[in-house]
Amino acid sequence: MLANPIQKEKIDPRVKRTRTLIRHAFDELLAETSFKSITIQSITQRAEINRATFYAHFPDKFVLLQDTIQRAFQQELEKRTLSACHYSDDNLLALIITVCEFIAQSDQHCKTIDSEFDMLVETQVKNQIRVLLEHWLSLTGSEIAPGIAATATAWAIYGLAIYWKHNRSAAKPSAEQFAQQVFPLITANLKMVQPI
Amino acid sequence: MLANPIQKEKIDPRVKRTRTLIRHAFDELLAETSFKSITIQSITQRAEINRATFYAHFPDKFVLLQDTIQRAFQQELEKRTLSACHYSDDNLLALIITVCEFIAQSDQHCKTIDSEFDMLVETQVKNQIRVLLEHWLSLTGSEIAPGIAATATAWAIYGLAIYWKHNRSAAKPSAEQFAQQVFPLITANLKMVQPI
DNA sequence: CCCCCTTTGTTGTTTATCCGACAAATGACC
DNA sequence: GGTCATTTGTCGGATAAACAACAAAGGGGG
Repeated sequence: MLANPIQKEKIDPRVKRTRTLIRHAFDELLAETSFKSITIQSITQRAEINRATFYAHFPDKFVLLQDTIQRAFQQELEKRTLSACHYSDDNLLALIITVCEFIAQSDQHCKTIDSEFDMLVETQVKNQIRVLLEHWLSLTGSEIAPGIAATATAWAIYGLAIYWKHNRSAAKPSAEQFAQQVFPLITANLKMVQPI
Repeated sequence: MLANPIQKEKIDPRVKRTRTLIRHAFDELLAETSFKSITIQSITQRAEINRATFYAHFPDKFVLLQDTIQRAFQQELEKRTLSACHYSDDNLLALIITVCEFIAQSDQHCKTIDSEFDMLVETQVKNQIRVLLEHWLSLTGSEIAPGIAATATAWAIYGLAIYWKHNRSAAKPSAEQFAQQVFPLITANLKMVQPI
């Protein structure tokens, strides 16, 4: 079930195929209808796989959504080579921009008016931000627990990104502009554990 | 092996998937390299299936090519609704045009300088033309064996199409013009069994 | 409320695909 | 010609996926 965090071993082509089919069908459906109205049946039907096979890979559609978000956000991070780098002001700025644009793009791609869906996305993305920040902080060897700072910062970044998405119709700052504007606020969270 | 001529029964999604993967990989390779240099290994590798699985569907790459040609030509016929209709002058004219354009297009699509390949295409297409003509003739209830006339006509049509492909650089007649030009010759073959 | 229909997980069995291995055939190069 | 590497068919055992069936849980509409 759900390959290891680091999938180094060769994977059976059959499971690779099946998972790709499931994910592709799910992506299509997300663009067409709301998450709430997507059924396991509709996914497996679209993917042209047996319904029982779905359960061999995902326990339910919620985990599938988590997995989808996870991969999509990870891809955005890797596109900007943020997933495996150290901390720097530029990288933090890029991270903020990434979150803003990811939220904007997923909002535009998905046909969903569904608070449950939004909640799942939020939880998943915040968690990934936290993990990344924790990784950055752990490399600095700070004496204060990185978990605290990473959590606070992750929440702050996501909250600001949401704020930007809702209010951009008024002032219309670009993601870059907004990120630079809020940058001091964010670094404040990290300064506690990140001496100059 | 190779579904029945009329595949009415439900087909296992797995075999449908596998065959699609094989055909798609083969199409790609045909566009990239010569038929001669395509190996079973390269096909299964591209298709991301096991090599042994290939043999569960096709005995060798020659049969796969036959199948590919068969389907491609059949699709061209259906595009012009010729595959399941009766004989008429218009339909015969359309058939000639179809053959010309099919040869031209396959020549342009495939990176092959291979007489063996050309021979297989020729055999397969001529045979399909013959079958279609035989079907048309059988519907007329003529007393003369349709096999003779259909065979002769099929060879004539294919030969003329090849002639057109080689010589079109000189006079440059369109397939339609050429078809109308040779139409009397072709009907001459059929007139024996097709009283006015 | 009950009824009807759909969806959901789950199970046992069958089937297609994977995988490694093998000998034989082929082809390139010396 | 001989050697070496690659490809080819083919096999037996392992595993993923298909399939049919089931009880249980929603989810409207009368």
